[in-house]
Amino acid sequence: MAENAIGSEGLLFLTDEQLRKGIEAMFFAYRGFTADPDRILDTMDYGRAHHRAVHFINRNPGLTVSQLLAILGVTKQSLNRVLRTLFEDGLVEAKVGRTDKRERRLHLTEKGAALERLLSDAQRARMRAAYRAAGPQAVQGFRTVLEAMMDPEMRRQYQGLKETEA
Amino acid sequence: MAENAIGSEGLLFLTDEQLRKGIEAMFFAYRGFTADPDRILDTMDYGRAHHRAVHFINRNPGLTVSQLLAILGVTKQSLNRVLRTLFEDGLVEAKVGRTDKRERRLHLTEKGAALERLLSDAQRARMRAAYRAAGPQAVQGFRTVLEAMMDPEMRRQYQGLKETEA
DNA sequence: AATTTACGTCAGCCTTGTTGACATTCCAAG
DNA sequence: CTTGGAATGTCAACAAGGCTGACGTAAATT
Repeated sequence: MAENAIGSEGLLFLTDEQLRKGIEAMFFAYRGFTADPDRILDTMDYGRAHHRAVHFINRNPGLTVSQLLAILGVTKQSLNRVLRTLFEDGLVEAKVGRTDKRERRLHLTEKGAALERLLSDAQRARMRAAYRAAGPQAVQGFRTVLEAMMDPEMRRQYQGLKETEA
Repeated sequence: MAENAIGSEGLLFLTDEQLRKGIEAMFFAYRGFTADPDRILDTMDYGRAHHRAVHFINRNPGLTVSQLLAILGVTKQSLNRVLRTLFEDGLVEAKVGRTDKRERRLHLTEKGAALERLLSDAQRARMRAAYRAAGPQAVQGFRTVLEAMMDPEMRRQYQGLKETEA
């Protein structure tokens, strides 16, 4: 057996075909990843954008609009359209910042938390099934590769937001 | 140390927090995943939808419109808008099916293949960097989890299209 | 007092998805 | 040989969720 693709460093996994397979895996898996919450959202007047906002507000209660903006990577006009409906529907509330009164610190209401739970239960169920099927070793690798795939800035967001005022 | 989260099966990786981290990893990583091709596409008159079409036509030369439809999971009207511009710009050509003349078998032109290469070089570069940083073990796990996350139907698409007429 | 920051808003545009309706061509089965 | 269904395209209308640009206000900072 020649050492064509494998080479001396055992780099079979860097083959063009391997990389393309990885690309397609991301594509198809992301579809599965969003499928369950999307189905739920479709029955309401919300979309994936609302889900994202609710998710990150839940994960970082009290974050400011600009922090959320940075996480989501969209324009404030785009985010505002979403936030407005969440306010109007009483899913999210904003508290004026203690130290800086210009800031609006975002929190889920009980109603908002309920929606978050509904969506994230669905999404976590699939995640859990995938994790269980793949095993802890694979999960470790999964997280490692995903992390390496992020933009450095996003990796920082992922690894933990700066301390947020409660 | 209590056996709260870990339990008897060593299921630390199925913790709520672990699952949520996985969800966020998918979100941030997918952004990185699409960032480079997106930047290129923005300089042209194309979007992510064109990229997807070109990618899968390249990977499965001679596939039919309905096959592509099934892979992409969009409506024919949506796909057609994209395909039309690709035809007009001479990136894709359709050959009438040999056995079934209703079918249009899709192929990239040289120009189309050039675009595909441009986009996929960028995307693969990031993939390669992530793979290299994570190592073969992690890559294996990455693929395993992603595969488990797909809808069964999509998993079939992923694992290989049915035999396509050349 | 002047500037900058955080946030909101109006207006308009683009891409990419959706439904629904309808036409054509062709295969396949009765 | 006719007929139903499959494969494809097309017109129209609409929605979600991005974007840019411009403008306004309140509060912090210098």
